[in-house]
Amino acid sequence: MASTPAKKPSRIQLRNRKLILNAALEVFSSHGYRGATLDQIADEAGLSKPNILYYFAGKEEIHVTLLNQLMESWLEPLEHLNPQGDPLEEIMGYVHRKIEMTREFPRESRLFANEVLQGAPRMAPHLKSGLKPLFDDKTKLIQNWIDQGKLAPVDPRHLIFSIWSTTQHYADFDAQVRVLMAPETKALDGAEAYLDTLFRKLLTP
Amino acid sequence: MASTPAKKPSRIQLRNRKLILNAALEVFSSHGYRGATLDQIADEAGLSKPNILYYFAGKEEIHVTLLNQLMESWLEPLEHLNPQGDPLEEIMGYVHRKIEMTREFPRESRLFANEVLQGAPRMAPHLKSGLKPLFDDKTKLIQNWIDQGKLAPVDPRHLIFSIWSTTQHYADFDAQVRVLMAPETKALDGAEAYLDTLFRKLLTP
DNA sequence: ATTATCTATAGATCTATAGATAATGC
DNA sequence: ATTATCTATAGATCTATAGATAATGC
Repeated sequence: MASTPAKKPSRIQLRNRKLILNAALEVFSSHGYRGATLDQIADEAGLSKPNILYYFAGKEEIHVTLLNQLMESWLEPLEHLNPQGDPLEEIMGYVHRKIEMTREFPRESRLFANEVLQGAPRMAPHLKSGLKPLFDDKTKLIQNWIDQGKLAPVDPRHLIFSIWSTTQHYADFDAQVRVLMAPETKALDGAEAYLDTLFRKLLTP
Repeated sequence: MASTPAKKPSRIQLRNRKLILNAALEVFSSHGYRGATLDQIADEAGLSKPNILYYFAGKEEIHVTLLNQLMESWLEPLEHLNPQGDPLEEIMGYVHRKIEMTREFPRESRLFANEVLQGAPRMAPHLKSGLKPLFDDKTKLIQNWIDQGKLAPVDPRHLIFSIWSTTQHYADFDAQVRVLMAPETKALDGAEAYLDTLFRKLLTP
């Protein structure tokens, strides 16, 4: 289907779409898809509810737009694993980038977690088409490094899962982390040192 | 407040409350609190919607009942950390119990994740009163072991977070794990071996 | 007698649209 | 002229209750 020759969006279009997406990220990430309402999004964006629907065809379209944007920035750090680099430092670099993303984009992490937790109803196709090939590619790369004796032997797939889970935990389970750690503590700073040790010990041949 | 001298529940009471709670666990864990409807729960339980409300005062009471039950079984494995035991084996035992719980009770894990992810609105008091003291107790125990040179020096709080996150990941992000691993693969079997190595290497002094 | 279940529906909440009005850009 | 916004409300979905009927336990 040929898409209609879309006019370039006005300045107001750009501004309001951005306002809406930012508000929706806030609301969807903290209440999940069903828990979020257009009223909350409109309120957070400072626009009226019908006005929200002037910019997006519906609640679902807003959500899907967010998920699409998210996927790109989610894949990016993994893509940077460089076959030419030093294996251990490449992976440690990835760990630190993931921590940095948890620090910078906790809402995105929770949006993603909400979606996957509930069976990825709107994201499964993206996972298959976008994430899976990259995952296969990078696990092969890691396996090569292992076969060359440059990393301790581990299952690369579980290695990646454990990097994801340990780093994202601080965003996704923030409510729990806050209860358990003293409030003034910068949980992520301690986590960064801890996780550096954890993965370095695991992978040093 | 003195509770009314509750009559002992009939056999049907017991059976139907169990049916409802089991159905609700299924529905809440896969759609979150707001995403779940009484219709779905009634359907899953094989009872009519008004009948559900004959046994529970409302949707929220069902949810809270589940969370309360959950908290107990969630604390239990951590309580078993035995100060008299061998430190490394005590912690590795805990890791394996957590994996076993992920295998046996993935819905409970997702129910908990949904709740915490959305800010623990109904569970925060329980976390403070139930989990926090236990967490403080066990982190102190682990710190003692470290101080005695029986474990490698790590921050016990982050150690526990990483045990939780890596094990629960396979239940909470199951939709993603399924996309990334070959469908016949028993992800958790591989995970168990991997995580055993991970934490053993980290903690061996 | 008491407990359990059913039908019917009230009332609240939400998404989305209709249709009129205001603001903006050639 | 076109784009953006507003008021009012339709229509769907959900939680919860009222009130009648059926099943069960002394």
